[in-house]
Amino acid sequence: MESEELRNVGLKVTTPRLKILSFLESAKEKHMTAETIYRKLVDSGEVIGLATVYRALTQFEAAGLITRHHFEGGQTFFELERGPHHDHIVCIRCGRVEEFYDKMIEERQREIAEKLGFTLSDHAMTLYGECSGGCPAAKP
Amino acid sequence: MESEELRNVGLKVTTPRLKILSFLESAKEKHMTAETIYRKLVDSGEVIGLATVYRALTQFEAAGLITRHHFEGGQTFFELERGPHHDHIVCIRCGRVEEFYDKMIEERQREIAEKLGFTLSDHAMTLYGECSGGCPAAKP
DNA sequence: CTTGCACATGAGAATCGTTATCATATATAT
DNA sequence: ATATATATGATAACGATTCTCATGTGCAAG
Ligand SMILES: [Zn+2]
Ligand SMILES: [Zn+2]
Ligand SMILES: [Zn+2]
Ligand SMILES: [Zn+2]
Repeated sequence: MESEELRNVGLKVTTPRLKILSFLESAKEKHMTAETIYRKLVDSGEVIGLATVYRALTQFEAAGLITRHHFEGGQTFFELERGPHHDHIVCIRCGRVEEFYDKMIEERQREIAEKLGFTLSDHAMTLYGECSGGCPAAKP
Repeated sequence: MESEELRNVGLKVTTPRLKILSFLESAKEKHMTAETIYRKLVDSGEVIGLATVYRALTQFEAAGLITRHHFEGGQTFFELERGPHHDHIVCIRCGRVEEFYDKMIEERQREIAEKLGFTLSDHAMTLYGECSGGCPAAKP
């Protein structure tokens, strides 16, 4: 239950927070902006404020429930922190986002950080390219 | 000469552009925000507009003279595109930025993109951690 | 089940980084 | 030197995010 999740991370169980959390869980898109999350909730008849969405997302992130990604174009995307860590590849044409995990790269990153005298705590890796084949925005 | 650089990429040689370009070349910091570049120029007595700095940086990037990085916190950093490609590791304490290049990771990225049906055109990889040893912000 | 209170909410104002507008100034080709 | 297309700087406008504050609500104590 989402209520449990909130309680577990020390957040009061409130209606807006539940709405956001369960929306994220049921949404088709895994990666969305705050604005999008807000719009979709409002469009589906919910009464919620944009400020509340931003606040909740920030708290969820601090609590480790969601992750924030800074993709190109300055847009910030959020996604539920479910399952194992992964990185992203984004189509520069249609915006499609695919996920991947590469053990070798992850290990290499740790080695690099160590060699440079850093204690690695996080990383952001996003590849950009054009998705061939199914890219709906591809030129003929 | 910086004038040559501008001409080579098809940009008119203007005083503001020269100021920005030579400042970037002489600056101690390799990675700076637009705001910082503007401030330092103004503080050193130059007469230049913030809009001009943003415009020039955008043009320089399009021309391949500089690179734009989106580090954590939504801040955008620029750096002269000198020497070979590299990625970054940033200290979450003091903000220090170190550069690195790892052939294995670069190759792997290309393979991953290909496997997922993408034509890789770019990537962003930034590691975050705490710089041990010389970190001026480290706790005692 | 009430009740009290700390905390959360929503509407809108405020702020931040960035881009657009526009009248003026300047670089380059003639 | 002159013409013309382009660049500049001040400022307004903008989109994304955060802040403010009056009101509403979760929840624990009684
Ligand atoms: Zn993801
Ligand atoms: Zn695509
Ligand atoms: Zn660099
Ligand atoms: Zn440090």
